[in-house]
Amino acid sequence: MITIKDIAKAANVSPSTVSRVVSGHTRISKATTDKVKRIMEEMGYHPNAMAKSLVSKTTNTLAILLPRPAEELFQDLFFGELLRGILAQSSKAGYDMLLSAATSPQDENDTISRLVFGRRVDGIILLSARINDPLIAMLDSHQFPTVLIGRDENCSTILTVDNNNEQVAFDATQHLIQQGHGRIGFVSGPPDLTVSRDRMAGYRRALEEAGLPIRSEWIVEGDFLQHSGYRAMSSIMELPERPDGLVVIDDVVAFGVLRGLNELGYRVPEDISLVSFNNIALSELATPPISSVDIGTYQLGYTASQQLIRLIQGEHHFQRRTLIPHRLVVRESSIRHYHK
Amino acid sequence: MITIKDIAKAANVSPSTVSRVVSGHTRISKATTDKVKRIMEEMGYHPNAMAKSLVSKTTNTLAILLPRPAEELFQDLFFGELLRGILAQSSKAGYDMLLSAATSPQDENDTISRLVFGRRVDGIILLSARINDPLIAMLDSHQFPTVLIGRDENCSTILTVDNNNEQVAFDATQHLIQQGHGRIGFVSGPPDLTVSRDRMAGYRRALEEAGLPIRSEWIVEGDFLQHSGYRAMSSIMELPERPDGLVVIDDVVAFGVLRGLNELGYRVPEDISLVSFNNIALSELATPPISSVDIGTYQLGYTASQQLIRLIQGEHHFQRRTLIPHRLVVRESSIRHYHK
DNA sequence: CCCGTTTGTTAAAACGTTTGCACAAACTGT
DNA sequence: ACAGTTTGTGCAAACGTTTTAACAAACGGG
Repeated sequence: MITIKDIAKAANVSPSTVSRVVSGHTRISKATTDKVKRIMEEMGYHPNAMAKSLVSKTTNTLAILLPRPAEELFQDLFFGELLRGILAQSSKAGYDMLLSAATSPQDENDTISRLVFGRRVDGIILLSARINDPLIAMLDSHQFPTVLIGRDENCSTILTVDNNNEQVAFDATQHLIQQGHGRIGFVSGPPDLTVSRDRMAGYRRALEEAGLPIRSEWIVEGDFLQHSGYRAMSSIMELPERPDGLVVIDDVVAFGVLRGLNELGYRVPEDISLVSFNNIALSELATPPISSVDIGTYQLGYTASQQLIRLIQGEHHFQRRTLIPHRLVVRESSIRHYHK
Repeated sequence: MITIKDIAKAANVSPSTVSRVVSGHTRISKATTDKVKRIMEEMGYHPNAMAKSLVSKTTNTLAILLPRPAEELFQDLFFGELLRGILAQSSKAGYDMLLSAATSPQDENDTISRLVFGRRVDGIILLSARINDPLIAMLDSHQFPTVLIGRDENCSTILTVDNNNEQVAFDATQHLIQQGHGRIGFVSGPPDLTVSRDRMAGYRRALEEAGLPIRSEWIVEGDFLQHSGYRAMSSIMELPERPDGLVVIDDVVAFGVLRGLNELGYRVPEDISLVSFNNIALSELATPPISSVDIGTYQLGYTASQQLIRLIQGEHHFQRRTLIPHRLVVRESSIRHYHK
């Protein structure tokens, strides 16, 4: 392996000079710069990242920290889209991305410690959307550069990037109401996630404002996996009084809902309407295409990465909390006579 | 930040002793070990990863290198599942994962150089399945620990993990033939990918062995995005003579195919049968559920990571080329009277 | 009781960079 | 011609580990 000293020797200059040529921070004569650059090229020099990190105390690396049940995330196109946004921005800014999925809470803590205190990364993008997650509090108290994709009530230094999920769900529910539906159910996600809670709140507000009843038997909690939606249908649609509209926490779950309704012999949207969230690429191609709230997933990731890098590089003038706008995309699943 | 020297001072031993306690490679008396461990705990010591890497010339990090059009991959659940397998194994083995998506060929080369020659990672998992990819040749010639998920004819040192995609496609096509279909089309992917070529070969062999015609107008090339399948339908189904069965390169594309057929008024499987590849989680919930060849995606990732780590750690007794078994999962899209 | 081994520990060099300080040389204006 | 400034470069320390070689102490067998 060829080092800075080899270059220095070959170019008849000191290692410091080579270093300065590489970094370009200091003024170096055109002649030396050219000579050193040529020799670097010839000898195929590549700076050793570890040595650089050791002295500069900076790694040019960020970590994405996944919440525990990675299975859920990886089976959702939502995550891929988020990742795409994060990677696009961070690679543009010259940062590498470390992807880390913990398996147990213990493991989660060890991983964080290793990455954060071991100075392995400069910042962390946290996907944990759990209410009062101790991880968030921990990172917050250590003042480690972190951006949370999601919402948290009581962190003081950590940045957050999120949707207004209450409004997101309000809009979706209101859309069903405007289509003339009065008996609207909700297929939710795990209750300990802020996103579930927020969307539930928006759903309730929409019904309340419209003077419609909130029936607890029409509200089902599940996870973000497809089978969750499938199972929910057998319980909801066996009730004596059935809903005529459904709000679903996630598109993947909506696929399960669609399949469940199909097998039970209900047609969408003739018998029951459907609106969902996240607008993954496949929703448009479901049978029927699923109405979904586009929450700007790519933007979410892109902005998270951007904010984090700004924080790391010491910028000051930016808000601590960023909201990404959303937009309801209406498709056949919620419109009886749909015209493209 | 608290270093090994601080611990050494507090415990009245030398830094070397602390280092040995941490690594556990050498015999250290029980008494010292306990004392040092207690003090490390008390003072909250975490070893600096960069310093360690610098001297040990090892980073405990692998990189996943994505082929250029990242958009495609991230919109396919196949990728998520692969990632899940890779992460599961590598985190079990104590390796971190760097995720890197290049945007241009130039960028791709720079990234590789930075990671490989900058000694930033110990090994690379390459997803490029392009035929005769110069990247593969480059890594091969530098003897850098690499595992390729896919196939390559002329690399000598690089490990590969793959399916027998020729057989995969043969099985899928043969299944349609056994269902009584005689006019079978193929919706393929980009022709410069080995996977497209291999599956095409299997498709052809199945038809040939059954004495069925291969009609070039029933073969369409596209990409791995959903719209590719959607568009293919308008061209194929307008033909005077239409196929009665379709083999589709990827489940996501199959969703587009399904949607296209639906809009054109064809029913699956009554009018035309469908079989696809990769068996992503959502295929089971399509309308109708899609028959798909499960290629062991998780296994693919898991094994790739495992082989790479073995290579890095200097094991010798393992094969250079690993094939992951596949299994056709038959669902409604290819069976008229389907019994669960 | 002595010699050879085992056991536990340390000093010091090395890993490949960056950077503060010093300094010489080359300019500038008077 | 001289003091003051600018410009270009080098020396050496530092970053936080690991590891080789050396060595002291304790031990065991004859």
